[in-house]
Amino acid sequence: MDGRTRRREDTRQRLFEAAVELIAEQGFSATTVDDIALRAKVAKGTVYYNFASKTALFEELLRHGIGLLTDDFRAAVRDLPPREAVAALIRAQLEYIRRYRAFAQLLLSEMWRTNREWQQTLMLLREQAIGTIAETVQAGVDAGDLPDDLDVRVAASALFGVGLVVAVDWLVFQPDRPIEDVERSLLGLVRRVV
Amino acid sequence: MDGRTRRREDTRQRLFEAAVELIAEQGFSATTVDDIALRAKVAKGTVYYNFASKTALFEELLRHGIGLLTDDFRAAVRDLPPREAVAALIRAQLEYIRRYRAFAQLLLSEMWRTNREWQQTLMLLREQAIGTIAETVQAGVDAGDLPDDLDVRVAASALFGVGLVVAVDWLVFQPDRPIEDVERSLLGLVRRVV
DNA sequence: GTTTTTGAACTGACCAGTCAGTCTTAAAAG
DNA sequence: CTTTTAAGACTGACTGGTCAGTTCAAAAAC
Repeated sequence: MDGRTRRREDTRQRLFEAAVELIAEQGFSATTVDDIALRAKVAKGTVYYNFASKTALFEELLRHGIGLLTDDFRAAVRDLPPREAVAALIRAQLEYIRRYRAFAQLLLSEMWRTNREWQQTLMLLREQAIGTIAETVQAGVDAGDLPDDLDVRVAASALFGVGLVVAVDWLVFQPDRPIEDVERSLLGLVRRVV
Repeated sequence: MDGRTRRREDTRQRLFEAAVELIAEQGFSATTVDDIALRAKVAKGTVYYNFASKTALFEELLRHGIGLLTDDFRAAVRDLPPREAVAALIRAQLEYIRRYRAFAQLLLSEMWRTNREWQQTLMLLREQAIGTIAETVQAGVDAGDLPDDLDVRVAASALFGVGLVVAVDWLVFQPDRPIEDVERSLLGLVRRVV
């Protein structure tokens, strides 16, 4: 990667970060391109040099963010027996949310919204993330390691949702509480199920 | 109630309904007052005759919607022993979400957003709803009916969140599946915990 | 020499909020 | 019962401002 590419990557990264924070706080429509450029400390022209439109910037952002999450999920469960794999998923999710708090908040806000231009994108990405969880749970059921009356589909979305809500709730309403604490409580809850 | 009052109540109700649907689909900022007026079949001026501003309309909407939810929660747990009370809460929440699907979707999208004018309002209302759940769980722990290593605060927000996410996910992505099905699966999951 | 960034000016669509005027309803006056 | 009055409810064209997206010449980085 030469200097030019690196510089450009860096600009795009700064734009992603600025956009994700602002959109998490205010939502997509309330966030202006001028705001994003200002926070990323670039000129407005640079935004449009790097992205086709505000919407395109947001879509790439979604793809990028959920890609990272799915990677983390896959890495977390690799070679683990089902029960531990589920716990590992929770941990990976919390870890991810801690690192990318703004993105998590944004996901929570946009994931179940209909009628927006990027809804299609988001649906695919959601399937990717929840699908990974569902695979793990299914493997556990098949191996007889998890109860076979478990509704895999509901369990997967419940797992995904409970992590997201509890973690974001913690970030927004009691940010001083150490994450280990929240993680322990949540794992305690989930362990009773699996 | 005379004809005038009835007429006005009716207009306000129609505005609430139009607003809640549009905001659930598109978000607050992306929803225009013209849209709301159009869907409610009134003139734009009528919106401002009945509400001080777009934000005020939304705030009253939130108060109204969460008020109903809290009422349902309180009614559901009345005189029930702790374990059954928790199950009753889940049922009440699902029932509520089925009836006011758009409002639930809206809540899920806006509840954890920061930096918006109505955030204060929302925080209070959230405390009201989750607080009711926390009371019930706490009563269960005190009575020795629920395990005393349960983190009440986390458990309450987890309960609230899991219901919201699972139900909205169901409404958005598999609306044909009967609710009893979802309710059974969810109760199955939660029963393992409590 | 080429790519990337800058910054400021500009356009046109869109949108929250306003207001002078119209319609509706209840009740008072005849 | 019919007409008048007045407040209440509603209307929609209009205004002032905002914002996505464009343009471009000049500068900086490589």
